[in-house]
Amino acid sequence: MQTLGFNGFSYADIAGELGISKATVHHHFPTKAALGHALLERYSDNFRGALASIDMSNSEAPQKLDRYVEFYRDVLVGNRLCLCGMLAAEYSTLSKPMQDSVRHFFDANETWLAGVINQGRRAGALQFCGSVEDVARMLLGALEGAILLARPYNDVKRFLSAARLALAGLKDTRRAASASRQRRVPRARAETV
Amino acid sequence: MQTLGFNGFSYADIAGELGISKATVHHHFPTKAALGHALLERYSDNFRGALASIDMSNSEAPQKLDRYVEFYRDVLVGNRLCLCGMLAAEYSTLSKPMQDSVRHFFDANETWLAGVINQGRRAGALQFCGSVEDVARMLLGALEGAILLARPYNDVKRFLSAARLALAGLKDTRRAASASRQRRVPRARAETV
DNA sequence: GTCTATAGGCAGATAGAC
DNA sequence: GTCTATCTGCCTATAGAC
Repeated sequence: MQTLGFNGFSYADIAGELGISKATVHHHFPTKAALGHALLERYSDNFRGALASIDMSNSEAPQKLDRYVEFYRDVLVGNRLCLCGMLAAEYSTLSKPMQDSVRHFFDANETWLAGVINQGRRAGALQFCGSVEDVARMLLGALEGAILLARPYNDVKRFLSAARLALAGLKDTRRAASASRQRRVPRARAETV
Repeated sequence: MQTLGFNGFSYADIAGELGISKATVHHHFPTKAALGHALLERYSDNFRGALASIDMSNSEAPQKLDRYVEFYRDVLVGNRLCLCGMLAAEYSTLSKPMQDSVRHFFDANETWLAGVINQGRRAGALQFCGSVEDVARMLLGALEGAILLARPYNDVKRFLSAARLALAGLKDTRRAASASRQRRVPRARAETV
């Protein structure tokens, strides 16, 4: 689903990959919509767990955002898209339950991002114009778009560069300026992305 | 293609829409790959023409970027995606000629954006960290992602808000700050799903 | 250029044995 | 749970008349 899309894979693909028959797959997931919905829910649960693990680290906002970006990078290296980014493109062809789950995934990510961004603003680590919710949405869109555009070029650096720049707009102005001068330095420091 | 995706529409859809037979469509476009490629090339040509018309206006960089954003907004209002954003998601399932055309579209957009951004920086209207090319790619990704995420919510305001914020990171700091104070007015948000 | 008719294949899905 | 066999339908694509 993350590579070929929901409309691009078939029961035969799964059966072939696992060395079982199509009928066996149907036994576990009667319809393709049920199969897609189950995979989508599992993906969403895993993502929620990953966000919770970031929260438990009690890091500052910039570090949390860096780890968030790493999730997307890890998805890309397998020639995959964020599952919900893929399904957002195919949205019009999806069943109602899948459509609802896709929106719920985005809602959860926006809410989490808004919380982190708010934390960063209160701590003085992030600075921006506009509401926290709007910034969270912009950021989510920028990451989904960056991974979408990086894949045709099979170039993870495109994604990382775009992600870093999208975050740079939120960093404190003076820090961002100094970070840009030494932006070739790996992501060890707090100010770099 | 822009609504259902390349793998989501069929010859029957086109024939039904036009009130002709499937065989007639095949007469003009023998294979689906040829049909998709022709539509893709037409879309790319139209976009190139639109960019040229912006250039002929001799506007300043921020105005050019605003008009660029309007193109994407106009696409979204018809429940459509940027064709190449859609095809980027389905990239792995496309024919080689279509894959090449998709990348060429992104290359052309990045080149055009880089030119405008460079113009804005020289004029002092835009300010940012990183190379012009990287900023152009970030911006293209942010717009593609913003339109991708706005569609499930059928909410053009989501796109416009994200696009404005993505551009805000490039505006001159003082201008951006004053602009953000004025933009606090339109806060009404009716989320229809 | 357009049509009807149809080929050939693969899709999602089901029946029923083991 | 897994299999073979099969159904039904839609898909892309072609043949050939008008």
